[in-house]
Amino acid sequence: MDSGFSHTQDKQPKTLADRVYTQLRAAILDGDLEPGSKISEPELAKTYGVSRSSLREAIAKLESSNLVERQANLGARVISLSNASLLEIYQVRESLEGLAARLAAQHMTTAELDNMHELLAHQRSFCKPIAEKKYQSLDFDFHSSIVLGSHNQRLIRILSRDLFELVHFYRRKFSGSGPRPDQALIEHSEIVAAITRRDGEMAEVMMRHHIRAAREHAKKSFTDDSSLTA
Amino acid sequence: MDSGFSHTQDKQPKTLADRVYTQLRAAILDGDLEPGSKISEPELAKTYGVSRSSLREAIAKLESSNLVERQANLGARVISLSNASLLEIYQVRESLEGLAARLAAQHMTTAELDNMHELLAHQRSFCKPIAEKKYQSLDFDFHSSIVLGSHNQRLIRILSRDLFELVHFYRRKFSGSGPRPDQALIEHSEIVAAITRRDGEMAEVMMRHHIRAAREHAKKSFTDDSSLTA
DNA sequence: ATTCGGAATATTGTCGACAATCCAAGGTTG
DNA sequence: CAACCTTGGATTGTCGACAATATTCCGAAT
Repeated sequence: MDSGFSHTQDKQPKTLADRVYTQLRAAILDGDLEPGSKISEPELAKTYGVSRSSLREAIAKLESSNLVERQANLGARVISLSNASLLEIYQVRESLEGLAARLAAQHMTTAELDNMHELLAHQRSFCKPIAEKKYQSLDFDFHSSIVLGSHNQRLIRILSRDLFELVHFYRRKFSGSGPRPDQALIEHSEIVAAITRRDGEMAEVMMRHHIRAAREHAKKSFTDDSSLTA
Repeated sequence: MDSGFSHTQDKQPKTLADRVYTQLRAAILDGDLEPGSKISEPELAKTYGVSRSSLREAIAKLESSNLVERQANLGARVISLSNASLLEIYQVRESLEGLAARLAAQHMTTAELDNMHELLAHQRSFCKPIAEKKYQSLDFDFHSSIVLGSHNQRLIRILSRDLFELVHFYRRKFSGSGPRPDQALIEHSEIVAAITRRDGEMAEVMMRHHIRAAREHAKKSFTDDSSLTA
């Protein structure tokens, strides 16, 4: 039973539309498809070697993942990101991941706790030689482990489908802004400590603080070099 | 009848798939399609007089609305609801609508405030002769007005798409359990008062309390007559 | 009789073609 | 010259048919 992040993990596709969905999502997240650019069905269908039917189904899935927006008779476009929209996402994340941390403190199994500790250790070791890409991946895995530890399926669904996808999307835009790795590591440690001692209240407070700090960091970083985003 | 929320309102469909989506959603929420029942594409395509392509697109939209679940090569089924799942939804709602209330206190325009007050007044007048259906509709509109007042598009999207749909779905199941209208009205009044005086902290506390109370009410009501759900 | 295997049937996935709608270019008119 | 209409091209929406997969039903073997 893969109770995991079905949207980020690449399960082998059982259907063509599924495969194209994965490929398209990767293309969007890697920036091969520019934000705001139009998605031409005939063109991409030929590119990926599938019929328009399959491609349209893939697009429908992308739409439900919030990565593209479709209008009737006008076609689909890759979402374009505004700074305000990123701040909105952080606001929601603060609320939901705070809840996740509290629930994780209550419900995490020992195996899940071990896994979380291991992820933190990994993160600690990779801290100094900051391989940007690798660091982001570890950070994502860490947050995911806590979200999964909440054991609230609805919460897991929402965070994975509506928010984490978008966070990935934004990150490649602001990759230069640097995720302040050292401070984040300290905060992660505090969160882990609270969860480990089953202190839900404190875990929630620390997680909310952690995400709020990231939000402020982002806010500041693009009020400075807003020219970079153009 | 149904007043203003983009996802529930039936904007005139520009496309066939859109029309079928609206019809199917209504059928599910009205109980014409049993929870857990299989969705036969050929059958429903004939029923609604459209091709399977259009119907499949409608199903895709239903899936993104969390009203049906699809498995590769196995088809789609109307979601089946467990009590545990309902409690999960309440947990997430408590967190998100609490946030919405706090933001609404900060960002609501005077027009939106007036509208909210009017909805509360409506609710007050309809309190005694409890027309179940009408009451639920008003309650929904009230909560929607606050969520919209948050002015956080991401939050609005998540609540409308992932949670309120499901709340509708559950309500017809537990319609007998009664939404404790008098107490809810008091709590609504308190929330409105806090928002009106721009007290975000208090608005969040009251909203969270309100939803937690509803959660406990539901919890109790189906631990008693769990036989009714069968 | 029960269980296993395989053919027959039904359902979903995929495709290419047609119809409806939107977009762009060019010409007409004030 | 600008604004509007027309017309041609391209894109999306919709359809019916074919292919791949799942389900059902029936017979055979233990």
